[in-house]
Amino acid sequence: MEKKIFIGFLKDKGQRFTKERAAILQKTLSYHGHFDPESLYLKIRETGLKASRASVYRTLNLLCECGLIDKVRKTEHGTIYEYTFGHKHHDHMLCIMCGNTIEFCSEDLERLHEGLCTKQNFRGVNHTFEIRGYCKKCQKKRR
Amino acid sequence: MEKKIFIGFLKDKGQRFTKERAAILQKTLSYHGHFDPESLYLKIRETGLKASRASVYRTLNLLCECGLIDKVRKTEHGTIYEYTFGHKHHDHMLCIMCGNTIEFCSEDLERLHEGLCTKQNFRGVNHTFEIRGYCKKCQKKRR
DNA sequence: AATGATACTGAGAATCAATCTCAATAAAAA
DNA sequence: TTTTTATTGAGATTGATTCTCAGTATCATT
Repeated sequence: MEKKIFIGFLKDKGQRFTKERAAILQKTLSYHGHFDPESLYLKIRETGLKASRASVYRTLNLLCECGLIDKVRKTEHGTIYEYTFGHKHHDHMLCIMCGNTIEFCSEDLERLHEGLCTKQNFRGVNHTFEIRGYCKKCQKKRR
Repeated sequence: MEKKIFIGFLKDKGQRFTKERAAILQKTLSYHGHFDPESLYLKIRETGLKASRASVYRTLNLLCECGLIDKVRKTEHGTIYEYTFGHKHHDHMLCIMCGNTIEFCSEDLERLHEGLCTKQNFRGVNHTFEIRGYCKKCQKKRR
């Protein structure tokens, strides 16, 4: 499914589905969650597949363009990507102590998104909502 | 007020309020909104004041630590800061066509923040909510 | 005022993610 | 087969940010 979308997207742009791009797509989809380009690159090498860092970066940009993945946020250590296609939209809580991420879905938030856009005459395409604070475990550790 | 806070913060850490830091603080506060380190650096030089880029970066980190300013987001062109102390918390809509930012306040969102944290046993400290899409003007341009 | 201890500064080097260059290669079209 | 065009990877480059470190400024104590 995803493969078909990607190939179609490439074809429309007169671009090719090479074995490097196939490898990058495959490993990207294997994440079902957050990942970063360097880990993806290493994962590809571990498996014996081949693709350079340059190709990884180039292909991740293509995958973003065609909507299979998204950039979640930029950190001091680089960009975090997420395999979003076919996954329900969710938002994040980020623990500023242990760095853990909690995902959650909120219908109320989706409704609020719509309401706010209507009020401001803004055509919202998507959003990110991130709550920073202390997760359950770290609240205990703190004292 | 802000100056007093910054000086107190520095004193607690056994650090000093130098003229470079004073210049950086002053120009930072003059923004009342978003800015980036390079613009700040240039603004300082224009005024005849003196501070190196290194000092700008170092001081912005201090100002974040003591809560006078915040990092809003990292972009491909660097980090966006915001002078937040004494400013009502707000969130952003970002036009992906013209790059313009719309600020808005939402009590509903604040309530939702609280509700979500309670549900997840998360102690939320702050949040960012960003809606990306097309602003009023760009919606017209698009057709 | 002199001394010693400590913090601060700026210039340039270093870091690191991300992009670019470009010659070699592969795939598609003619 | 020949021509055209897209892709690749190694390494260079970029650009934001941080680090280094020698020289300077500030503070505390005599």
